[in-house]
Amino acid sequence: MDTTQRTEQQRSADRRRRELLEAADRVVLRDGPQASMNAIAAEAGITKPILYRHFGDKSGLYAALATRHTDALLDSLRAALDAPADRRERVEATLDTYLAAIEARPQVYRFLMHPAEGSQSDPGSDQGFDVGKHTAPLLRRMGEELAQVIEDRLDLGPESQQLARVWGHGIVGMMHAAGDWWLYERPCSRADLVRILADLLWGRLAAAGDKVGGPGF
Amino acid sequence: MDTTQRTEQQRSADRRRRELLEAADRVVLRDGPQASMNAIAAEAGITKPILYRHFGDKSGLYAALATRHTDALLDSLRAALDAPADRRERVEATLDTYLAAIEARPQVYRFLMHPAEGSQSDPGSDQGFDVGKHTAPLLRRMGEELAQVIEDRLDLGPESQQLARVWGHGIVGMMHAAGDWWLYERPCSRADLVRILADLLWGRLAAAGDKVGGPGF
DNA sequence: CATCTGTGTTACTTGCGGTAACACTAATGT
DNA sequence: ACATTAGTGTTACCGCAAGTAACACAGATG
Repeated sequence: MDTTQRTEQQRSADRRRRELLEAADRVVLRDGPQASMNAIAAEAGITKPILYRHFGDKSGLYAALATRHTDALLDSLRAALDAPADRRERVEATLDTYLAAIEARPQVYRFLMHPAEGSQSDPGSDQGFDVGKHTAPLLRRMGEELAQVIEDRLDLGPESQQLARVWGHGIVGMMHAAGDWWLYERPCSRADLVRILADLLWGRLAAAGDKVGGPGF
Repeated sequence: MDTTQRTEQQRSADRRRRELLEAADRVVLRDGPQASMNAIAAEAGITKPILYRHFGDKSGLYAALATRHTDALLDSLRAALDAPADRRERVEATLDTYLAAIEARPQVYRFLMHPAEGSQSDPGSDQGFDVGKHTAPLLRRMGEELAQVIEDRLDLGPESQQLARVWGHGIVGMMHAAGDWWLYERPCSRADLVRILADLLWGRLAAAGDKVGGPGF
């Protein structure tokens, strides 16, 4: 009973699964998050039941697809965060890496961040589903990873763990919201956005002076 | 042709519309964002076509519903942001107001932030739909409002407009992501969360010292 | 009195997620 | 060699939700 020993059929199944995932990827890239199972099956040259055998249900397929992209993105973010440079440079590099990724493939970004409905499909079942279960897992994973980095590398006193986790999720949320808005409105260059966000994290909000005698005040 | 003069029938229709919205509200509060049109109609004691006559389609109903809650939340946030106190206190009060709101009515929060599919339903139509169109409008509105406040009240030099908008969306995103995570995990009290986030905005990340000689590093 | 406006219905279409039930092929074990 | 098993694939269906006719009725309005 060696579980690591894969039979010929199993390896063929894995290969097929990868092919199906690639087909699904193409469809999602073309149609966005609302790609239907029928469309994906058609793209793969087969019919629905096979998809369901491989991935259980739509959430399963989406999860498998999301995991691939999420892992890839997280890898590049980790690289930027681990570069040998001072803290501000690393932060800017990480922000820029994220923004470059969503800029390069906005359809993938939409799929990861706005997964239509996902999960919790079966209304006849008993599953309760808590608040927050729908949040894109990518945000959570990024938040947790950043929290870990912060906690490992920064000296934050006794509360360090709580601080790091809040900051991790908070900073990731800042990056996400600003990036989402920027991608849609394109109000400035990527470099400008990166610098302005880093300035915010570096306390420039607290340091700014009050505006006195503005127009009408 | 006085458009302000409403006939008896029109006022009755408005009243009915409000009643339907309240019924929809109850259902969404009970069932979450995936409430079906059938369920809402049943709660209102009528059948589907009437809903469609009043709101066009599901997105229309959702938009009408979201607008109500969004307006209410934005009002209370504005109040917190306009209180007579120093900047840090106002920021903390605003954060706390937001967190208290999502804590008090998580179902409403879920509905506003994760509106299932919404919009862009009709695939046969010609609408192109850009990236970001799916984002919950609440986040965008909060970001824009905060940006305006920042620009009006802070002295940020020549780039002030761009800075204010980026910061507005960034800070709102930080608040949202941290709040979402906090609501799900409940890792600390609301007051702690508020303080830690304010510390982040006040530059404590930049000021922290590097950790030296940690376990294994 | 006719008309227009809004309320309400039943019955339908379309499309999607998901599932039987069944046929075929090839690696596998005795 | 032969049955078993594990995989691929199909057609045809169910249930459900969004959305749409087509039609009946009541009351304000001219």
